[in-house]
Amino acid sequence: MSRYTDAIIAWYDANARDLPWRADDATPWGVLVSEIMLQQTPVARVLPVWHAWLERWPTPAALAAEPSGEAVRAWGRLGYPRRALRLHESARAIVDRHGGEVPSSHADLLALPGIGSYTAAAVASFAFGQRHAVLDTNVRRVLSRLVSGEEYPPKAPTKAETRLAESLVPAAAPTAARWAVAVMELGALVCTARSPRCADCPVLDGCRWHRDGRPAHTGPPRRAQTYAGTDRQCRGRLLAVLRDADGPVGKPALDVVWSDAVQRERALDALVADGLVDPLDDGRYALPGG
DNA sequence: GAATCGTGGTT
DNA sequence: TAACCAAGATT
Repeated sequence: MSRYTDAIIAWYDANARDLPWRADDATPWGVLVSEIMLQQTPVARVLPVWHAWLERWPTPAALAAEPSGEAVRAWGRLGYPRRALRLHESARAIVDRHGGEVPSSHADLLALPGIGSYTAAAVASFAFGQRHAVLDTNVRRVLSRLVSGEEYPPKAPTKAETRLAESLVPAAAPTAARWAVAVMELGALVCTARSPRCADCPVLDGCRWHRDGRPAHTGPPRRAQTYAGTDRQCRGRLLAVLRDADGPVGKPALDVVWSDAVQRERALDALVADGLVDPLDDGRYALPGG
């Protein structure tokens, strides 16, 4: 238990957003779906898709009964559509291996496709009230500033960060679960990446970064995430054609969305290899029917 | 460890 | 306006 815990939990109780996957009637499945959708994707864009998804597929079994292409289509423009494919695979694994109930153990969650250490800990904590260190980008940033005095954490999570996060987890599981969601929310609403609202911070007095005068990030630039002209953009265009079509489409319908034929073929092949696109025997293409 | 994988809002 | 960034996982 750290000196931050009580203050951050109290702040959360007064300032938490009213998100549907935090509601009392949210199911573990709803929490799991939210966590997958929220990977690298802002809350505002997830909300409408999450509602539609849970209404259509209120249980893992409901999703497992459909072809994977339906999941890809319902994913819409959330991005990283392989997540939709893996969520669908997870639904079938949950039916096959866990009787249709989202497993509660960290190890069982981690074994599901598309679920890594963060998501496994998040679901175990948020849906089942367990005690885990939940270390996402928000928490990494908060701890980096609060404890290390650095504006940003390292590019990739380190063992030191994991140890630090684990050292701060309250002993009692229910408190640990509240801490996990609270410190994440603090990072999302106050200790933000670009313009942190330090005036609203409940642990400003204990923040090393603030005490040191909020020194700017030193070291290499954090990212140079270009997108225009990349294979990713090309893949997005191709898949959008299939998502927006009622059924299979011919090759010409795909060809028109990207002029560079070499890149286009490479991207299409990759989509097929990923299982996001089915090449049909008649030469047309469709969302996966499995 | 580094590269790859979408999309759109914010600054 | 180009750059940054958003509850990561996989290879």
